[in-house]
Amino acid sequence: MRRSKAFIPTTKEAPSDAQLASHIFLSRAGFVTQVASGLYNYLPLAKRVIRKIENIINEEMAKVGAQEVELSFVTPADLWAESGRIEKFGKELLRFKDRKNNLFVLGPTHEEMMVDLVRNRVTSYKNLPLNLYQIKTKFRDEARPRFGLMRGREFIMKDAYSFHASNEDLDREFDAMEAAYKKILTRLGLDFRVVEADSGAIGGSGSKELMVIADSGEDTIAVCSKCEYGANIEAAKRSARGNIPEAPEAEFNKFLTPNIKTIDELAEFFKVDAYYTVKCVAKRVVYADESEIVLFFVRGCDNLQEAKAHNATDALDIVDVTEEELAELGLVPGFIGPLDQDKAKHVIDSDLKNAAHMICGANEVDNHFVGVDMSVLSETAYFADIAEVNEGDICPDCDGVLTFTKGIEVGHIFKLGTTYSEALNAKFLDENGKAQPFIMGTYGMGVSRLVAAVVEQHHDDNGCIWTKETAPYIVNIMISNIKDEAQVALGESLYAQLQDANVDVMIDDRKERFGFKMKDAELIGFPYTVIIGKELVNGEVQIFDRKSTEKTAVKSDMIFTKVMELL
RNA sequence: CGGGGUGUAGCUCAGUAUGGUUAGAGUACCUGGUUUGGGACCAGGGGGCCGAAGGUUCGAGUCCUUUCACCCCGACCA
Repeated sequence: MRRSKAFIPTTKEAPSDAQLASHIFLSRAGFVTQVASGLYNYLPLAKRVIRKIENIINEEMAKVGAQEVELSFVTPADLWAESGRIEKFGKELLRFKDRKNNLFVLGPTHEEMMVDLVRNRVTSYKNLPLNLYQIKTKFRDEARPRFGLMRGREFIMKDAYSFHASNEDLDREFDAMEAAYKKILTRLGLDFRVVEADSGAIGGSGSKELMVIADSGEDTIAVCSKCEYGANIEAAKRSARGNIPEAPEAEFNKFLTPNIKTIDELAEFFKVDAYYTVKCVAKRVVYADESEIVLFFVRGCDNLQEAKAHNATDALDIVDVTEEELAELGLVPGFIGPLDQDKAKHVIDSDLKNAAHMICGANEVDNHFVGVDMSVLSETAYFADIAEVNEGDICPDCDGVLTFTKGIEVGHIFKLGTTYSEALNAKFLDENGKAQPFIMGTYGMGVSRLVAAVVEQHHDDNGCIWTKETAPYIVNIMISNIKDEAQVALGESLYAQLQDANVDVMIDDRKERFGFKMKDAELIGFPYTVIIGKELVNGEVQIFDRKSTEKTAVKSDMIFTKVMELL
């Protein structure tokens, strides 16, 4: 492509609302423009990067036997009613009616559509397993889109759906897809981690997220310093604490604790480690048609993890409560303890199940219990893992220590089981001629988000640094002075040679000065720029390496060979 | 959906407290000239329904009302 004719509207200044490097540089370098909140135009450079990512995905999917399809973007609302998700998805589903007044939604994910496609077409175990995928625009009417391509309302997602006759076969496919996804991210040159994820509302027996490591990531992940264990903080587990602080020895007793309401105050008052205190977090748990106040108890040194609380209560939603609401139930904020269980539902963290020597609220003003042995509750109370792991906690798989890092979720793979096939009555006949619901897996990967993720990991102060696998153009030929006939002649012949060799090549043939064109090349981030300039009179040109920012002199008659060696 | 902020040239922003010629700057763009190794310089030029609608006024970018959009914090996010 000739730079002079290319539609690459670069700017010196970023849109004022851009905060992330990927948003700033993809905007400044002319890859994308914003249309409305969460909606972006992909310009030629972005389109080329997307196509490269898609090609890699297609290659890796072919290797594991997944077949590409493309389902319609506009999907009948009836299907969503059939699965029950038209309620669950809520306002994120963009709904509209056609001229005949039929209700449709723009597909935010395609489980229903894919099951509908397969049901009654695949009817025998002999035709399983089956893995179908597509790379397609999705639409989710997010309450708050942000960060450019990172969290748009309209975005490109690769979504695969597998159908199996047995759980063992689903397990095999799940592992194969995980391996394929790792391969894709590795080829894209990304530093990533596969982590345990919260399967949450979608259910099923397991899910993993593929996290690209980046400080700008929206997710917190806990990773082990020693082994491969990694988990989204929403799902992270831990081993029991090793270095347990010295226990405060005390007989069970009620103790006057005037105005001591917080864990910090309590620990200070009794001179004990917060480990031996019981923290109460009160929340209103919302179910399908009612709601109630639930008291969650964790150790004073821990915090409630809301995703876990969700799972422990089958909640649709969890919202904060006011002190007034608690008072109405006869609860005393600041002094709520787990020993009095008739005022509200309790969920107690499993780490407290047999905890002794504890200090907890006495459910009356200015009083706490000391010397509490939680095991007295083990018969009657509901225990669940609801505490958030802390940095420094012990890995659940080994004796390593958990550390936190930020990640961008670029992939999420689920073992769905029969949730959707049962809801949509999609069955096959097994060896015994018996109808069985398909056992399913689903595997998502955010393609447009990957574009942003690559830039998040590969940029410097001057712009993008594309890897060879992702670069819109790998080589940029920069003619320093367009009025110099020798420079133009060499540039043009190299351009022709590289094109013949099927190299993605750009030639900067604009009538601009050296510095201007260099800045532009750095902003866009071509891996290599061949500088044809003033050294040509001495028979030399240079290759500028975007990543190292080093320039290497090359004999002008060797330049084609040298470039080909680099690729 | 709660709380806050901003809408003026393609982009980044002044101007709005206190209404008053023809609405500005930088950048980008066009023409000519000089320049040509790190976002050049000089001269000339094009570009605006001041987010939209209504109102107050002799007069509104500026004041009032309504509304829309975008952004930020939070909630939300198979």
